[in-house]
Amino acid sequence: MSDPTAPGPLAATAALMADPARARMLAALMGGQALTAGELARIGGVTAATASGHLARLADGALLVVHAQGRHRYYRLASEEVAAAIEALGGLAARLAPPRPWKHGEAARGARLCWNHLAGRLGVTVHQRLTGQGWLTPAAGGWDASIEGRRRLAATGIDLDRAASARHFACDCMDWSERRPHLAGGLGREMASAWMTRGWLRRAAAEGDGDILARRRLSLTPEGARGLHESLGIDAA
Amino acid sequence: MSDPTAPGPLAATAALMADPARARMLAALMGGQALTAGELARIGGVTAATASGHLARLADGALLVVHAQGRHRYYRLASEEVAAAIEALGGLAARLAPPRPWKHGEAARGARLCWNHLAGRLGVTVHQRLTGQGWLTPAAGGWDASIEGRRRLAATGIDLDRAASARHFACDCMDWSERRPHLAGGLGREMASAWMTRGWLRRAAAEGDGDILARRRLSLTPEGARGLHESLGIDAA
DNA sequence: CCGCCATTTCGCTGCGGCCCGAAGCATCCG
DNA sequence: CGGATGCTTCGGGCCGCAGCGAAATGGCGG
Repeated sequence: MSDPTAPGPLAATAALMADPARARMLAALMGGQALTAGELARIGGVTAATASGHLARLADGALLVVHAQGRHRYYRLASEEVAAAIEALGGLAARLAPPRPWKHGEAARGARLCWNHLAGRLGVTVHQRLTGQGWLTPAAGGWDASIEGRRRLAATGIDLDRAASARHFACDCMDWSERRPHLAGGLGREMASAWMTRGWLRRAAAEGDGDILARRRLSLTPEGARGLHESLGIDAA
Repeated sequence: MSDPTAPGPLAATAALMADPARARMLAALMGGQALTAGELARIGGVTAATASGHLARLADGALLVVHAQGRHRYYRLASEEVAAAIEALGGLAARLAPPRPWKHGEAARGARLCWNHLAGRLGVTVHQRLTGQGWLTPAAGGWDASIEGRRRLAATGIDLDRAASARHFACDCMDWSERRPHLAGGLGREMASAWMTRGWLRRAAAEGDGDILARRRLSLTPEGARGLHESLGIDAA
């Protein structure tokens, strides 16, 4: 007989996100970077001892994965699904408590990272442009790229082979600030990384972690704006 | 100064789902029906007094909405976003603990309700057929229907005007058992309701709530299988 | 108008968890 | 090899909250 009071998988997973310190850690990790236990302790606002316990629980629950390197232990989100669930929950919360609409400023709405891919208004604009022009075509479980689409994307510096080697080449991820999908999957990841190495996007510094969203914020450089206009016909603000 | 230990919106929302009794109630409400406080108390495995407190918190957190009718109070999920978040979280949990793969039997994988629209293998098949044939075309924030698509869908008894009056005509919702999207939005809702009134789909009874998923399970009738074959060219198992 | 029923409010008890300080390992550096 | 740093484990204190029974509220039927 299974205990009828046993916490189902849903409750167990939700409980992992239900603690303020853990939630802050997860939010910080939505920036896509791997962070050390110490950094996460500071972000969570707890001592190293407490943070260690939290991180162990999150890793045990398969929300995080650890990578030991020397005397540091780097934690990062375990998968795209985890990021999507956090994004979905965060979006829920945002919609019901908009008393201070965007205290983070409009900056975070413009462009930011969602786990490892591009989100925010720019991410949504790219999604609409690519699908609207037929450069991405519906495929099982997501999108595929047309011939012309591959040409255009390659012109922005994206390695399409690497994008195709991901579990999904391209699929939708709901953007919680724009309420429209942006691109996740291998293509989403490559867009973010290629455009950052090319200098089209820059992390909006802000090492002082006064704000959790700060780590996710991106800014489009002038070269990026020009590049996106020329190769994809996108005119970003 | 805002309290740095204040539970952010993410943690607050997650906490609402983190209690076993509340999670069971939410899971039951994923069937799309509105249930009374008493029924939810039984499903949650707690007394009416305890359940009342839980339901008040869920409603206060905007996860549920109440509808008072006589001396009964009917609770249902507040929105599509809430259902999507629960589905995302549930999917996370399912992937990391598949020791007993599908104790609910394969039945629930075949066809079930997700909030108010069709999910499961059938839902995914319909999604693939409609998009693969070009009967649904990518549009801002989801899908639009082509001329031929409208003709085919209308032939199955769907009221397209009512579907179009929803916030989204059609958009993707990730299916946690199939790992592929099925159709949500107005069209998803109309598909489920039209096909059920037409007798193509039937709720798989099971009033004895021994199983939470039971309330969501659907079965495709012989007429339904024939109808889907003739109008959409779908051959469901 | 009175009693029944579904639901909520109140007061209380008990468990689970979050948190920290101190101690124990592991790793890097001089 | 010894000290410093990063992280984890251990032990104990404390608060929050889920749980119940009992009593109050509000609708319904005779």
